[in-house]
Amino acid sequence: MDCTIYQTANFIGKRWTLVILLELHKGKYRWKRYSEIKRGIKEITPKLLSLRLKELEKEGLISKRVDSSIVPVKSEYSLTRRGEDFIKIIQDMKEWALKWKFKNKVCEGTDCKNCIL
Amino acid sequence: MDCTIYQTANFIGKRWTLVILLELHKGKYRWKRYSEIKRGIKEITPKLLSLRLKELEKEGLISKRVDSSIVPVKSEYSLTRRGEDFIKIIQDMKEWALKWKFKNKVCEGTDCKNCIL
DNA sequence: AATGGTGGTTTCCTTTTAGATACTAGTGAT
DNA sequence: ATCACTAGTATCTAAAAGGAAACCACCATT
Repeated sequence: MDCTIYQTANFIGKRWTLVILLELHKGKYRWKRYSEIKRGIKEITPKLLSLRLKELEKEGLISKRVDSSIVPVKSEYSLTRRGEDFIKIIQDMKEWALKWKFKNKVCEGTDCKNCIL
Repeated sequence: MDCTIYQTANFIGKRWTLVILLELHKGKYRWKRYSEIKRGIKEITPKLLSLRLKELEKEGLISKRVDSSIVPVKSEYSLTRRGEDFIKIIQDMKEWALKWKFKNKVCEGTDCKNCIL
């Protein structure tokens, strides 16, 4: 099935994908280092984080820049316009979820650590 | 992680879930039979369709009614308000995807058979 | 008598996804 | 000398997801 919806669902439904996008969004247009993202999402394993970052880069939602002139090598990531544009869909999802489904105290508060918007 | 975003992603990212919601949306507020849905989504297997319908019902996005007075038993499904409310998120996803990513002819046209909105 | 439609369930198998753990090399700090 | 930090990779295993096919009872039609 090559339907747009189907393809988009396949991609955004993967574990951690949305959380990573949000983590990058928290920094607005700042570049974030791998280790910084990792610290922000405590349960993620290095394998999955690096896998997702590659996927997201391939899909054009984030971009990566590497500074290999310094040691240790500095790899940084940030949302592209395309990725930033997707954030509002995530926000809508969150609103929908809070409205209809979850009464998740952690997420309703403005001090939500995991998915502040 | 009990974050709202995370939970929502886990649930809507499953295969066929969004497509089933769209299929029900096509009928607006009409009730649709299992076999009717199945005909609308040709590649889905009966197992997954019945599994997803159960999940969606459990999550409150669709409701089911059964008329066992007639033979064969008539099972019908339709979107709840909660489910209908989610459709606009799917629409946004589609717009985002068309804007940034996929140049999917099938889906750009108004006669898209798989995910007409 | 055989076929098709109803709404699924069951079983078995394969693929995909995820998780845990250990490891790398080069440097700076203690 | 030892530890931690950098950005990951490698390996192995476990769990989840998905697919194919067969099957069920019951009825109407051919």
